[in-house]
Amino acid sequence: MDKKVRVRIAPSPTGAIHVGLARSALYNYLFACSHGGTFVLRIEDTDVQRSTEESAQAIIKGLGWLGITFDEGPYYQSQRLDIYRKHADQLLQSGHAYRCYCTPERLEAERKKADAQRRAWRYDRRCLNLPEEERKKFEAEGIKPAIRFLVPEGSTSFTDLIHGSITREHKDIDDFVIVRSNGIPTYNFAVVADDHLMEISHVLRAVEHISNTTKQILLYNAFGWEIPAFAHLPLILGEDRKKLSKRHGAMSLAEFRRMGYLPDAMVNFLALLGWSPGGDREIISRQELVKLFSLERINTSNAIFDMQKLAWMNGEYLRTMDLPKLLEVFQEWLRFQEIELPAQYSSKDFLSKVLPLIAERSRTLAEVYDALLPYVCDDLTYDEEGLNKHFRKDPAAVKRWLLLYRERLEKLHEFNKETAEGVLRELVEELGIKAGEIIHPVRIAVTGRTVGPPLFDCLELLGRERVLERLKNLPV
RNA sequence: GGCCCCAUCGUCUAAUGGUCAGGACAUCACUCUUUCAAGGUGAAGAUACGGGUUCGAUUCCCGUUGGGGCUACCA
Repeated sequence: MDKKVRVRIAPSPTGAIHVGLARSALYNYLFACSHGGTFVLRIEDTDVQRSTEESAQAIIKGLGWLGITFDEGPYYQSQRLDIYRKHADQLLQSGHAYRCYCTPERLEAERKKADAQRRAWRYDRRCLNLPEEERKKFEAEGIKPAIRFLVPEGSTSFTDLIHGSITREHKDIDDFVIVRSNGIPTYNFAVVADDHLMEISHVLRAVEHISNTTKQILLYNAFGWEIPAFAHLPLILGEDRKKLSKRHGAMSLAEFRRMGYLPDAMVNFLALLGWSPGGDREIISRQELVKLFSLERINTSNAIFDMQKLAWMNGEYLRTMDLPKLLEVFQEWLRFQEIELPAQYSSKDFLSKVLPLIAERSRTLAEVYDALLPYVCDDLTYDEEGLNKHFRKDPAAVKRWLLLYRERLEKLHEFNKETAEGVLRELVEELGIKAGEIIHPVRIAVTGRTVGPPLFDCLELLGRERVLERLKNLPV
């Protein structure tokens, strides 16, 4: 048996949780589950400017919505500052790090200059070996130093579980800051301390961190710590082929939830974005994902998020969902959206009849809701194109037919879809017209739409009273 | 600019040193049908380019091109 698997997701709480983070979380979660390992959540809130507790909560809530649960945490880096401080001191002592009094302004100017000359900027180590009197002078001026890591000569290689061997020359890395002048550690430093202290065995994270990995390994070596296994996941790109960011607002988990996507479908879709079980499988349950998931089958190349396919997959889940579950997720979605149905139409009984007919032809819960509208709201809006097509060619005739049909419905001793269809068929026969010629106008008259469940189901759902009312108040 | 990563239909992907390069979404057509959706059938659609290695490369190697990431006292 392999050694204890401990993985983590380490998001920075600086905004909405987007699908990239969700996918990383999912892969970590699947990996942990399939190895009987532990999944840790650590909030990397060392950027005090941008981090918010609100965002941290959104991340936790978003993952919870997807059913991605963690075994440990959340840990907050902002609450572990003394730990980093202690370890930074250790590196200062051992000569692996040094204090730097350079002002951000000066560094920025240097960087600009180098850029203008199309030179690669690297910190010039001005503060390495700073004479004691100069140091004293800076201190006297009240300048708080940052702490930089002294990058040694040479090169570093590591084996990425997905990409294989990766090598980087140290000369391409400058002496990066590990502790800011305000005493708060930077990402590359805190991540190493925590991954070590939390005994993380496998670091599965997005490929954007692949070049940070060298810096981190340098840190592990300076401490003499064991290096975890690394696996860098391909990125999920927006439709503009760029890394997901605030610009891609609609890519946040909350947004997908609002649009009526189902957690199961999201998980299924995300799992397949960058990983494949091999073969032709598309619809895969959580349980199967846990069983099938393996690092070896993660792809190397970035993927573009395909909304169309997600919508299709969501529809698949919606369609195959059993009634109690459908009822549950729809009502939950209504609560999430803070939508309240009129009391007489919010009963389980009524929804149980109408929802299956609607869900069958919807792809999202938002679509379900939209299609439900004619049944729960008497303020109809009529489809203009439909009116043109089915009403306005011969309004007088259509109107006459509908009123005739209305009369027959009114006289029915029992009103249901069979009897409603029966009298319509009779009427059609008598009038010598095609069934479609009256079915379509009736649908529009009673639902406002050209599309929907089979007409006689609609009539039964609406009930005689509303049908008669709507057949009287014709739209033209 | 420098460094790193990547490269199969429009998109997600399968495959392998020898396949008619397979599937899914999307698209189009037909079919089913009172509409829509779903279903069924079919069509179109890819190994970026150039060199090697090899009897044979989509697959292995090199280069080019393209894309992406990093290059912060962001993560």
